[in-house]
Amino acid sequence: MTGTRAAETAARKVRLIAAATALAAEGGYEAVQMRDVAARAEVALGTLYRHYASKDQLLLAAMAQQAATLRERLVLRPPNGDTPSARVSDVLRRASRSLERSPLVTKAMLAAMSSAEEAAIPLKLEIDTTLRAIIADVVDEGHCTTFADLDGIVRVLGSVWFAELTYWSSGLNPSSSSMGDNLASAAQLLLG
Amino acid sequence: MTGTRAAETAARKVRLIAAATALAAEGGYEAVQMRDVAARAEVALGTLYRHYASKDQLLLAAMAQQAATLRERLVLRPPNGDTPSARVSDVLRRASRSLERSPLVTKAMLAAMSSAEEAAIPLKLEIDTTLRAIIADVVDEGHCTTFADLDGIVRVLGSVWFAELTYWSSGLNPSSSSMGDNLASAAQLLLG
DNA sequence: CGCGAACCTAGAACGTGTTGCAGGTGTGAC
DNA sequence: GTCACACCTGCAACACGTTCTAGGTTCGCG
Repeated sequence: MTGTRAAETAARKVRLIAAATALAAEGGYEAVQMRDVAARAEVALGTLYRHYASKDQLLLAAMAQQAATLRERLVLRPPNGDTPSARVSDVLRRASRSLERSPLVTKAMLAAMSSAEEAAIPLKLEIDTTLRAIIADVVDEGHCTTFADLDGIVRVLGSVWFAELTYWSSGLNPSSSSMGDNLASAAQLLLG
Repeated sequence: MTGTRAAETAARKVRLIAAATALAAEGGYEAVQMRDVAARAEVALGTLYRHYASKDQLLLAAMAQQAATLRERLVLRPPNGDTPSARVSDVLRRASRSLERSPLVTKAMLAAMSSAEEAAIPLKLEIDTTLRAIIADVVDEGHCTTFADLDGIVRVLGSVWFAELTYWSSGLNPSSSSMGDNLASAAQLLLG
């Protein structure tokens, strides 16, 4: 029918990620129930666990994919702005808006991000690396800038981004301040 | 015996926090099991839930207390250093060392910090405020400094602190880099 | 005193993540 | 051909956070 055995297995993994994302979009982290994910992907529960060892790893895999997609999209439409500070602000603003567009999905993935499992570390590292790469891409655009401690700056910006996402996800931000504004202000402090 | 009824209730709450902290110290977040907390505090499970509506709120209450204690201790021993950057580095280093001394407790509390419950927001805000106050106390020491955007700087430093704690708690940091060093470098970038 | 409110206990019960088991089925080695 | 193996299904079972129930005790107020 659809192809070789390996292809079917790959298709199942795709369906599982899609099912998890769909359920997250509908009801957030708690709505991503393993029995439901398996059912929606038309797969047995045991099979789901064969491919993704836990709920958090499933969501992290989905997040890694989404982070990679986000990076590609941002590379396609290069940032507006002359100074590094302006470009970083622009990119982080766009990225934040994109994440805010599906709040339940984003929050579900952030919840998974704060899992304590040893086994989740590689996935988290991958995600972390991708997000930092998004920033580094942009700061260094055109190679025309020389900051004494570029790595340090990128690290700080990554931390601020992560913290802002977490605050936003918990509803800790005063309503007046948006992620985008706070990120722009941090970029200004560090690069401006 | 021990006193009035209200005093006994208060004592129970103290015992509950102590039990939770002790269990966290022994086995981390997962070892803080509600049945065990109740048993160790010699209190019925229902009573535990009467005082702390969830495991995360229990741990957050413990964390709020610990944050307040940390702040007091830091106020008592004022920081070393002439420049704001040096003072902030010093304080954050000391605080990090203090938190690293009981890694399981710290990690358990950070896990609770990333709970998504609505009801946990006030507690998280309180903790967040205390931690930022620790930084603000020190930057502003002696009132002798004028930064254009002091609030923004404190906010960024707080974010970096939070993110570093989270990375450390997940084991995401390359072994060579310690929280203390990364925080000092961020302080240097922002204040130096 | 007598009563209601607030609090406590013991323990059963429920939901959901996770694991385990007892088979089925297709694939590649020999 | 057939054997081993990897993968799948369906389902039972377990653990722990959380909720609920049924009843007991203490406090303050008329």
